Amino acid sequence: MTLHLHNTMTRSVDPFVPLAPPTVSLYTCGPTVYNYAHIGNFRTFIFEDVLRRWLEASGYTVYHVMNLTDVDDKTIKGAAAAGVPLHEHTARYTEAFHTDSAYLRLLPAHDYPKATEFVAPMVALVESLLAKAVAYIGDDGSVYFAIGRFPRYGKLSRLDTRELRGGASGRTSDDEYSKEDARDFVLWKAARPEDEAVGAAWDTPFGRGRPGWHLECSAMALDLIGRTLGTQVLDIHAGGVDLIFPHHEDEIAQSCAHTGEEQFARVWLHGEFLTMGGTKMSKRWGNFLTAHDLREDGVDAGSVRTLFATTHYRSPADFSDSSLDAAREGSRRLGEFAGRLATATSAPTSSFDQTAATLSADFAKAMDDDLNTPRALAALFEAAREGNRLLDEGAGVTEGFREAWAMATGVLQVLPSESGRARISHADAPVDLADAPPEDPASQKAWAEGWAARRLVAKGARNFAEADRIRGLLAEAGWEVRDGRDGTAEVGRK
RNA sequence: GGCGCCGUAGCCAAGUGGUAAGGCAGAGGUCUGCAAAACCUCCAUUCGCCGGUUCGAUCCCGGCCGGCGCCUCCA
Repeated sequence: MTLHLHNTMTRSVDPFVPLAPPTVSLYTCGPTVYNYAHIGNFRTFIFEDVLRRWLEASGYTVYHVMNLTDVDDKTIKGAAAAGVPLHEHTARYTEAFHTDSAYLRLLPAHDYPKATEFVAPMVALVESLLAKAVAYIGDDGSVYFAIGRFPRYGKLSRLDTRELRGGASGRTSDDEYSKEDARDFVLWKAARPEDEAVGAAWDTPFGRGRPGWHLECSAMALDLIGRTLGTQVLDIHAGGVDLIFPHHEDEIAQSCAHTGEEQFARVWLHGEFLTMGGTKMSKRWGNFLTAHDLREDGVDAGSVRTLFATTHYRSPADFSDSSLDAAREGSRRLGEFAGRLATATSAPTSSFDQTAATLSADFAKAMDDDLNTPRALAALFEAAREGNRLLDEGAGVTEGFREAWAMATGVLQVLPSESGRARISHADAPVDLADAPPEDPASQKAWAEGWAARRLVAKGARNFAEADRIRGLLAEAGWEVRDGRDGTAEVGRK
């Protein structure tokens, strides 16, 4: 089986065939940097990261672009409220986004184009559309795209089978008199005093103003793949389901009207929402949590990635403390096995080879089937269970198994971060040790290891009361000891 | 109103026209001084409800009930 992906354009799971293998161009709609991105945003970014890692594991060379929207209504409003220039406001959240991305183990994109740094290609795109007469300058000085002159408009979102909401709606309100058709969308917005105040206005042949949101992605994507790959069609364009209409629909109209190509992207992928309390996570309703919050709460990225891998990307998922707890426990178990694997002796073992083959095959089959991460994760759990069983029997691990395990865990990134567990023996026991843990976090580890060693001494003397007292002491401070079979023990954070 | 998605064990969640993956929680067991970890066993005759098609439906069709999303520059 080869990779199959669900294409929103065809509404079916089709074989994935890039334009020029092994190269794959991947464009993902990034954040608007006006605030911290919430974990709903990151659910989409993580799904895209898994896609990218699986493409690379499958032998493709991926050119990944993620745009950063740093000029729009929200960023301008935010800058004005903070009383700083636009770029100063967006720089802060751009940095935060990169920090959060690294925390959640997102592979960095090859390019992070910022809208404000691609004004020239945007202006060129608008001029091209004006020259082709699919765009026009409205009475208000803004430039609009005339969807009536682009017959294919609405194909992605199946507009032809839909009907606009009757009665008074935002799309037909009377303040849009400057458009030829109520459904035309803006390409370039004429400058307003609010825009000028924060430095969000540029001079162009068709008037001073700023880019519309949809224009940004088309111009940046076309400019970058044109210069980097010499193409005008993306292999994959991905984003959240809410971008299907109007954002991606508009991108197609602008891009194809300009390039003359049949399609703007060969495959359109859309990730479902993360809900909280059953409804869509959004800043508007206040039911959201940022990646920044999770990190401050000490939530491990492996738990978050396990949680997201549990649900298919095209199904809505609900975020809750209990679902995160369950994911953390699963991630811990996988990590426990990974730890055993790291110290296990190597030896050719047919049963391990067989387990490796099963893992590789099941994992690939699941991932090739439109990134079925729940099934891929199940394959990982089954391999861990079987692997633990074989290690309990004293089997040696094969290189093939280590490779299969590294590949699968590498794609999903579900393992816990460094556990910090240390192996100690009774010989490490210090003479003097305070009952209470030190205030200084840096010396707490030494304290815990010291007590764990002293517990081994007590245990060796069959002084179980003292051994249990020490275990209680450590437990109270948040440490756990586990006895090994050879008279040593491990200590680590619970 | 239009378009679309979903309803599977206590919880989360895959899946197939032929009789239900995996995870968490729970119960029993092996190991251990006791634990922990790990492993073994058990845990949905049943997939919102009602009809229909079929030899056979959780999976196909119709209806109903319930939840959600888009149609507002929201991932």
